[in-house]
Amino acid sequence: MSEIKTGAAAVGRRRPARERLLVAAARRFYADGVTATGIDTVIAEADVAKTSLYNNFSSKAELVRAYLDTRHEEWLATYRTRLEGTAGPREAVLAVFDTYADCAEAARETGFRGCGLLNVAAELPVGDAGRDVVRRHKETVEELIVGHLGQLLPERPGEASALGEHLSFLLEGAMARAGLEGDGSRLAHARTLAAALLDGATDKS
Amino acid sequence: MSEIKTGAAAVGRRRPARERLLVAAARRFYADGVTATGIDTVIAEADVAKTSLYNNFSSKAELVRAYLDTRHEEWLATYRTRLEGTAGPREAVLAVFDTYADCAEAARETGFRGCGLLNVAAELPVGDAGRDVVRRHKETVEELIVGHLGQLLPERPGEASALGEHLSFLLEGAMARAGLEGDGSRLAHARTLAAALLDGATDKS
DNA sequence: CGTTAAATGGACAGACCTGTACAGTTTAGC
DNA sequence: GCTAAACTGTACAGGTCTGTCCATTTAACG
Repeated sequence: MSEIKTGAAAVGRRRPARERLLVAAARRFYADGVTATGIDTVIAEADVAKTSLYNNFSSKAELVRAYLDTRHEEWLATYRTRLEGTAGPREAVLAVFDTYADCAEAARETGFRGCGLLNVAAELPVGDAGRDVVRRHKETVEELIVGHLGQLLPERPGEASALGEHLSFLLEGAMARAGLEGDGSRLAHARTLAAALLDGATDKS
Repeated sequence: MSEIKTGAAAVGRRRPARERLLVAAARRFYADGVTATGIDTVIAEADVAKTSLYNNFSSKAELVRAYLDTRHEEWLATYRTRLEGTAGPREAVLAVFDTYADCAEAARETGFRGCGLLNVAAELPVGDAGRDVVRRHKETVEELIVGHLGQLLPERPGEASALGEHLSFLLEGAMARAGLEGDGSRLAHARTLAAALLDGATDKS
């Protein structure tokens, strides 16, 4: 009878509580903020018993932590998809910008409100472990850009890291502004500015 | 015993409740976030009766709104001070970057955590009036930059607005990263990058 | 069928939240 | 000194918060 299980799972079987909780938490945490979202709201949206939450996560803080980790992994997955279609380091850098635009587009229907990771960090006090998760995420983004620039400017590593920081600031700032305005047009502008910077850097060589 | 009171008044008389509340709210809201900070915490830090809070503000939301307005005004005051010492539009643009660095420095002792306005916006749901206050604040910052660039590149208004957006992204992104890292070095980098962009733009003419 | 793991629903404790009420005290200006 | 305005301290109402507990039901699988 394992085929029933597999079949049901394939068609529309109820997903395990942990998964449902993470999906519900993602929606509520992103839309309303972590602190303003109560456990009861999350379990109601997940349609799950409170006991099931505390069987999967030892506390709300751990659920928040899982939310942060999940969003980081999702970002990486989106980025890898974007990267697949690229040819060369210049396009690979722009794929990072496109990944941000994808995030904005994904959040558009429910209400785009900027970077979910950064928004959580804004709620956490100095010293909270969650802030380090977000800091490392942003460092990863910058490192990915710098890595591609290393290929684009092989004989100028110093310029690659400086330009990488520049581009990551550009990207992060555009995301913040886009989040305030509720749409992704600022991110499109940033992509254009980034492309011009890339062309300028390669022209010089 | 009125001389004790008066003496204290002459030396450092107790400031009115509203003022004390705004100072206390600024500290707690910035350090711990708006939602995580209760009214009781604010009045305890302000050393003020709860009645005094509700005599000055009709609700916590109005206190938050006053906090946002105050921070915007403070930013403008810091900016004007920075602007005084400048000679020419190039330095005026960099004064905006210096203003951000001043904000980071001011928050350093208690724990720098990025832009106080943006952090509040990150807690507010889409449609909240507070988000518009922050959005307009950031637009003001960009417009100030664009205004200086209009003087720097008088015959190229289109370039001025594009470069202004670029610089404001750079600034905002650096602030976000600096907040995550807890110090202002990213802002110093952004200032350097901005100066290079300004030089590049004027060289072309 | 029987075992085991997962999930349920709801009650509960104890703390904290916002906002109100009220009676009394302090302060400033005339 | 008197009046009006500002402020105090505290108690309270009515919610909501996180986290625990427990008795029960459901589902998977040998």
